[in-house]
Amino acid sequence: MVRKTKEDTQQTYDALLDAAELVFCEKGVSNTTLNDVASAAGMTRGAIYWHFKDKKELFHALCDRAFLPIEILLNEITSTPIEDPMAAIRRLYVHFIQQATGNPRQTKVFDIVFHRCEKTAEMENFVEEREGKRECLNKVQEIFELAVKQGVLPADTDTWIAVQITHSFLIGLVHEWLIDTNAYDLSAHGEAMIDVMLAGLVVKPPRKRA
Amino acid sequence: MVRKTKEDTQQTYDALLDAAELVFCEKGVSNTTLNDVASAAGMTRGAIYWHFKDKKELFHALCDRAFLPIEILLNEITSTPIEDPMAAIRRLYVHFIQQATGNPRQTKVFDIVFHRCEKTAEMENFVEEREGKRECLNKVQEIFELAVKQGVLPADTDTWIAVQITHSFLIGLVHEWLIDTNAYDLSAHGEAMIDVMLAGLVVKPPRKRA
DNA sequence: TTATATACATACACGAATGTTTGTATAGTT
DNA sequence: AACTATACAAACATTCGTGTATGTATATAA
Repeated sequence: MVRKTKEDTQQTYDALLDAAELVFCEKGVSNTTLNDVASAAGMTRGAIYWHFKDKKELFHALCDRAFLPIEILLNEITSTPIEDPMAAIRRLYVHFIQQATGNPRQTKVFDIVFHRCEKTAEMENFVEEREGKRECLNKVQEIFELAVKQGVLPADTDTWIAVQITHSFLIGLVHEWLIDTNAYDLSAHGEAMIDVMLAGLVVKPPRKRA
Repeated sequence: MVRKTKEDTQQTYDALLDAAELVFCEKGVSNTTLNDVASAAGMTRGAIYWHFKDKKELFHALCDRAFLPIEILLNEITSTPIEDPMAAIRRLYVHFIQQATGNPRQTKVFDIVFHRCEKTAEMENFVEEREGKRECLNKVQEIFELAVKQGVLPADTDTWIAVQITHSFLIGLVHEWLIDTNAYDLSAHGEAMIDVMLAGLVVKPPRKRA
């Protein structure tokens, strides 16, 4: 029986993305067949080829659906006036950790992006890396610049390096936790771990002109 | 013309690994054919199937050749008596950064492991993850325990979380730097960035019983 | 010196995944 | 009510990579 209403169509579209999330996590992106995805969604490859051009486009849609809410949050934080820069960064990073550990969809997609896919020129995961990430880092840097102006950080603070420190730490946390989610409870210790990082930044900030 | 001496054999063996490093970096592991590797080494697939069982074993040999010196260093550090624990950890991590940024082979292999391969049950990259990594983390934790005994860190320090913090930070640094090695000079700023991390650990160490 | 194991190259057979084409039932449209 | 576009399913052909089997030249051993 063929589905036809708009709602049904959207339903199978979502089902395909959900199925792709699951199977990609289990078998890895390049190791999963489009047939694997289709059958996991209770469909055939015909449904996939109707909604997506190929596996690359399916993967891209998967990332977009997952990363959109995060970019929205960043825009929310950076669009409203910031009184306490370090608190704003802390709030942003804590939220990121909570999403990565608490939201099953985010957990899966981060797992896929970090461990179950290969970043190659053709796969152009760099699309969202290049645009979204760079923009995100720049906004965080502006917050650090604000902290410098408020005197929370010294005037010669290398804010770009500060951004790299915090960002790398955040990525590393989720990256390593996903390898073995039983190694420790990131959801419970995440805030304290971020506080260690931020404390280090205040006590021994990276300086310009090495 | 067929090669035969022991040295020639070892030479083609190394050439195959070198070629695999290059091609894996460029095209991703699962996207590269064994023919790609062979022709990049000036050989045919026959040479690969003689030295290795399949692509998995080739990949495994690749990782072993790259990670062996790192494990050796860790053993050197942990085997000699430690007078200054934090300095020992700093030395270990600084060396890691220098290798990842300065040694082209290490750079390539880290790039492959972080971005150009998929960790799946079949690929069992978890072999070296599970054994070597866990062992490494345990040794670092022992150094942190030593720091607690010396009073550098408070008695209720959660050393396991401390290990996760430093390890995740280190991985995140290299992981993100490899995405765009032109974003900043990790080789130049690495030490200062590690110092920020360690300073945070001393000032605001993670405590047990949250 | 002959024999054998080595170190590959070459050729072949097979399966598997992909992209495409065709079929088809139904929801809208007129 | 007839028609058309939609939303898939099913069947097809083709390519591509793998694993293996075979060939072969040389080093080494006997």
